Amino acid sequence: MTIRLQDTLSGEARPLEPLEPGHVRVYTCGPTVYGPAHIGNFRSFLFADLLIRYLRYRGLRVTWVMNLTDIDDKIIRGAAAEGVSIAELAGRYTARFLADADALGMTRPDVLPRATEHIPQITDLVATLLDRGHAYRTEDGSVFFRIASWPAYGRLARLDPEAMRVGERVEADEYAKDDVRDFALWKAPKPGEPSWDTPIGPGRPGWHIECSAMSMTHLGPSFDIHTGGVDLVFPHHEDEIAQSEAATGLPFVHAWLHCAHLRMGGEKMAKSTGNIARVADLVAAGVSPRALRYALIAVHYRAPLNYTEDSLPAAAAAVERVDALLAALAGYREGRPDDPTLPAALDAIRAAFEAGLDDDLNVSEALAALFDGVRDLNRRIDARALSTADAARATAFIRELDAVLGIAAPEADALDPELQDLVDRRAAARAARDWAESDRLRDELLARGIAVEDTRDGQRWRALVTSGG
RNA sequence: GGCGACGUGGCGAAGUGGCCUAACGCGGGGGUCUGCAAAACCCUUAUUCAUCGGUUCGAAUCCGAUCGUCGCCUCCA
Repeated sequence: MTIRLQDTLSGEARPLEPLEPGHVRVYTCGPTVYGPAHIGNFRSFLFADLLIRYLRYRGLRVTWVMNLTDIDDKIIRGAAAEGVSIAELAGRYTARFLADADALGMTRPDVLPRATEHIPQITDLVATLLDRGHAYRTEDGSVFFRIASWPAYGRLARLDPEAMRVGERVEADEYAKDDVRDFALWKAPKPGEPSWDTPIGPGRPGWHIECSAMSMTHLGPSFDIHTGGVDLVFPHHEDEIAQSEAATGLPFVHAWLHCAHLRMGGEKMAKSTGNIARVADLVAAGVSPRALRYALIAVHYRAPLNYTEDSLPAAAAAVERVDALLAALAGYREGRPDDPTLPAALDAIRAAFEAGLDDDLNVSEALAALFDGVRDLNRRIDARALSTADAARATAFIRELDAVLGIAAPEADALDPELQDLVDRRAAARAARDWAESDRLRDELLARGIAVEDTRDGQRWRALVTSGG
């Protein structure tokens, strides 16, 4: 069994063969922290999270680096508009990003490098490109990458460099470039803008070079996987490849993985058009972060995902199905021998789950396997076919698969004492066959998000998964 | 205009040459269980895969045309 991943550059599904056996190095283009990220951004970050979780599930060591772009035009503009420093603005939205990411159950990357903390690495890279003749300085002290010096330019995006000469954008550009297609590596200082004094002169880094410098600093000149949204294919990733390989002479990345857009109302979710939804707003409106996570990861990463009002209730119901199984298994008690057919059944489900994810992270197949497992286990519970030990085994099994998906309720979240009291009183009322009181308490708990269910194993409760409203 | 992705049930979505009279989730209908519920389970809900034509013993899956949707070519996950 090998993991195969669809590489944008070669256009084919490539088997994952880590440059260092057993250790996968992954770089994800993270957010520019000039404002809160929207759920479309998080779709691509959660796709990377799913990848990381699966690689680790498969026993691979993973080093995951996600950059934080904390210096760029929008941050400068935003800070100026608010009258605060760029560090303050970037710091605020970095914290906001991490809080949203945590809410969605995103794995913390091993390294979260900030551009402003990598100025020496960036200027070293620019200096190398100048030395090698791939970059040039303009009158104001800015440095540009010379696309004409890199014949492979355009391969990733499948764009014809010659056709890009059209030049309608020439006058829109603020800098005097030799060629309109050339892109900025280093921007000369301007009044009111932050600037660093460096060996290549004063100024600030261009966007693309930041990612090349940070990825190579933390992962080496060649690494295994680079992820991002499709809208980064051109020019961002195209430029990264050109400048990185021109500087090192080595292949930059083994596999480029690009996540399709999240759509809302049939169109790409984008800050510029304003059709966005944000994590914190949805959560404040009562949406379960787990339901939101499910909605954002349940579709294959390379397929566009249309987000609608109906997405969340469906996702919440699916997540709740897993919760209900875990609750049933947790309360299950049966003094009988182990179910002899259980191990083989679980093995088959695991095999299907892995086969799906091995195939370029086909999460639909993996979820189908998970839910096949849910039904199978529910059947065995209904039939009282499991031993108490089997139920514990089944729980561990579901938890193991969920370590990849991250959608199930965390175990043993203690109930608030007041609610616990209601649960206890409800159990007592029911034991006394006081139906009126037990039903009243059940309704009250339900209104407060706690479902109480009576089973052969006794009364059990479960926190409901909400979808907002 | 150039390049690319895609169109499967009420909704979302797998499947890319025979195991497909089409997985899985949501939703709908009926039933079992239950003090009543809920959860769960069972049955049911596409003889059909945008349309038309072709290749093939055989196509949702390959080829062509048509219609439609979206993205990139500029900041963008």
